[in-house]
Amino acid sequence: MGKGVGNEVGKVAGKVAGMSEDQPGVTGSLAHRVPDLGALELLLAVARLGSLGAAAREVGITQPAASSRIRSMERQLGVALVDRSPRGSRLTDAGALVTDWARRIVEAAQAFDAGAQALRDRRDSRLRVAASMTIAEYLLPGWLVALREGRPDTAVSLHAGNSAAVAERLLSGEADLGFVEGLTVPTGLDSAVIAHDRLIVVVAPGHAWARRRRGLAAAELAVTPLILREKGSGTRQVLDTALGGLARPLIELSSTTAVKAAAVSGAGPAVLSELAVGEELALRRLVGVPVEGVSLARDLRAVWPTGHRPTGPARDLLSLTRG
Amino acid sequence: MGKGVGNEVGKVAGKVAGMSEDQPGVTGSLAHRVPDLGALELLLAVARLGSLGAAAREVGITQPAASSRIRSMERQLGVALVDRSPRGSRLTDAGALVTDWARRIVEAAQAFDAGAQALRDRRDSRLRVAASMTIAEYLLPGWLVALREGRPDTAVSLHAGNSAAVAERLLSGEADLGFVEGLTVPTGLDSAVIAHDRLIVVVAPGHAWARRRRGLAAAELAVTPLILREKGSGTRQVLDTALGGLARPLIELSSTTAVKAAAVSGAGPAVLSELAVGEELALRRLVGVPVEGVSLARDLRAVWPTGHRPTGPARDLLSLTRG
DNA sequence: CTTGCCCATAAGCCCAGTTTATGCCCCCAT
DNA sequence: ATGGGGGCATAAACTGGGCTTATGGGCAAG
Repeated sequence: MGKGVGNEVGKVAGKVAGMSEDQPGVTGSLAHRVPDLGALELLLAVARLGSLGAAAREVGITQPAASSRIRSMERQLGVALVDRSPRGSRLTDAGALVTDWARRIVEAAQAFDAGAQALRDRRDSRLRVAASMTIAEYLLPGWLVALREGRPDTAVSLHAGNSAAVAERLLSGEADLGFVEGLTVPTGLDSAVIAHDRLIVVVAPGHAWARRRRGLAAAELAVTPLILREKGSGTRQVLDTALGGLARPLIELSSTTAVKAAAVSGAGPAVLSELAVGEELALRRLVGVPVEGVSLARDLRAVWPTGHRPTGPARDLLSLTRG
Repeated sequence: MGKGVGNEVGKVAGKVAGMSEDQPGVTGSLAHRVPDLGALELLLAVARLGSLGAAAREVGITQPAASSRIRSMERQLGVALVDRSPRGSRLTDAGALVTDWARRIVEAAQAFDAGAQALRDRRDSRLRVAASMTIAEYLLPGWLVALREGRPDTAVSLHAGNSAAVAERLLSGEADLGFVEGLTVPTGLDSAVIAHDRLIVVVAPGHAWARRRRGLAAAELAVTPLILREKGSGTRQVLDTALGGLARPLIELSSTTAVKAAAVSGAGPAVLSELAVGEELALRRLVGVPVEGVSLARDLRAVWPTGHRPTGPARDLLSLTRG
C-alpha cells in the first residue's frame, strides 16, 4: 500500500513573483487541504449507509465517482478513511473521527444555506421575518434549518436591522414576525420572550482584567473606554441603560465581528452578547470579566403587530425558538 | 444596477437519464448551493481588506479571478454581497450577514484541517497526543487551531482511543501527552484537571420525560433502558458508577454520534456528555431531563507519565486547554 | 453455480476556475 | 491639467478535477 504520495501536485502554479508558496508543511489555503462539501457529504453518507454505492446513489452520483472521490479525499488527507470489503465499506477509526469533524462543517454549511436562502427569497415567501443583527447572525440560521426539517416547503425571507427597523417592517406589513434583543418592546407590538441573553465584558487573555476575580462595578465600567457597537444597536442600548447612559467608547464598530476582532487583538475591553463569544471563551481567545451590581441581562423576544397573534408558518417558527 | 442575472448557467449539464434535477426550489445537494471554501475564504478576505484586488493577492489568485469568483458566488446565492466602487469594495448589509455565516464554516474547516493534519503526521511530529474519543471529537481540534496560531510549526500527531489505550501509549513512550475523561486516573500517570464535564440525560422533544420537572432519581434511571455508548467507554463508566454498576442498555452504540442520532429519532432516553449535545439542546432537537441525587459530573484531565511533567510543545498545548 | 451486491479500473468528456491581456473610472499629487 | 496608481470589468484561452459509461473481479446466499 503505502501512501503513494509521489505526487508533485503543487508544481509551483504561478511564475508570478508574489507569493512564496513552497514549503511542504502548512501552506496552501484551507480549500486545498480540506475536502469540498460534496466530498464531505458523501463521506457522511458512507458512514451512515455503510456502502460506497449506496452513498453514491443517495447523493446522486455513480458508484465509480464515489469511489474515486473518497479515494482522492484519503489521498488529500493522508489518512485511510474507509475499509473497503466486497460486502460493504466501514469507517476506519480515523475515518470515524474525520467524519465527526466533517459533520460540523456540513452543519455550518446547512445553516449558511438556510440563511442565504432566506436572504434571497424576498418576494413570494410565505413567512417574512425581520430580526436584529445578533439574532440573525447567531440564532436564526439554526432555527431555519430546524424549520426546514419540520416544514420543508416554507419559504422564508429574512431582513436584518435594528429594533426600530424591525418594528417598522412589522407595522408596515412587510414582515410577519420579528425578533428583537432590546430592553423595551417597540410600541404597537406584542411580544414573547424566547430566550435570555446577557452581555459580558471580555478582554484578551493578556489584559490586566483577565486575572481579576472581584467583579467590576458599574462606575468602573463607565469610566473605562470600551470597544462597543455603534449607538442604536441593541447591545449598546442595554449597556447604556445599565450604566446610566454613559458608556464611554474607545472605538465604535458597526458589527459584532469587528468588536470581537478588536478585543481579541488586545485593543481593550469589549462588551458583547454571550451568544457572540461562546467559541472565543472556550478557546480562551477572550476571557470574561466578572461584573457586579450591573444588570447586563436582556431578553430576546419574538414580536408581532399588536393583536395579530402569529399563525401558520410564523407560529411554526416561533414554536421552534423556545416552545 | 439590478442583478444583471441574464445567465443561463445550468444548461442541463448531463444528457444522462439519471437525476431529475430541474425544480427551482430546494433541490441539489448542499454543495451546489453553498459556495466552496475557497470562495468563502476569499469573501472573508474581501470583508477584512476592503478590496477585491487585495483579497485576491492575499489568497494567492489574480484580481480577475477574485472578481469573477465573488460574482459567481453572488449569482449562486441570488444576493448582492459587495458594493464595488472605483475606490474599493465594501460588503452590503446582506453581504455582512453572509460573511458572518461563512466564517463559521471556515472555522469548522480550520478545526477539521488541524485535526486531520494531526491524524496524518504520525511520525516526525514534535508532539504526540493521545486522547479519549469525546475529547478528540469536540475539544482537541479547537486546541490545535489555537496552538497553530501561537506556535505555527509544532507538528502534532493524534491518536484517539479509550482511557486504557491512552495510558498505554503514554507509558510505552508512544505519546507525550494524553487526555482522558474517566473518573479515575490510570496508574502510572500524573494528571491535571483541565475542564469539567457532566453527563446529561436527553430525550427527543416528544418523549414523556421532556416535560418532566422533577428530577429523575438514580433508581428510576437504573431501571429504564437507555441508549448508551458501549461498555469501556468513559461515558459508560461514569454512568455505571453513578448508578451503582447497573445501567440498563436499550441499545449499545459505539459512537457518540450514533447515540445522538438514536435519541433524536426518538428511540429512547440517552446519556451523553454535555459537550456532545450543545447544538442539539439549543435547537431543541433534544431536551435535557433533570436528574436528582445522581452525580454525573466528571473531570476532563490531561495526563502524562508520572514524573515527566510536560515541557516544550506539550506544555504549550496544555496551557491552551485551561491555563 | 447463478444472481446480486459490493468495489476497482479505464477512457473520455465537460465545465469551473485560472491566467494573461486589456480597458475604463476615479482620486490624488505633481 | 495631467499623469500615475489603485480598483474593477471583460475577453479569450488553458487546465484539471470530477463526472459518466463500460467493464471486471470478489464474496455471500439462494
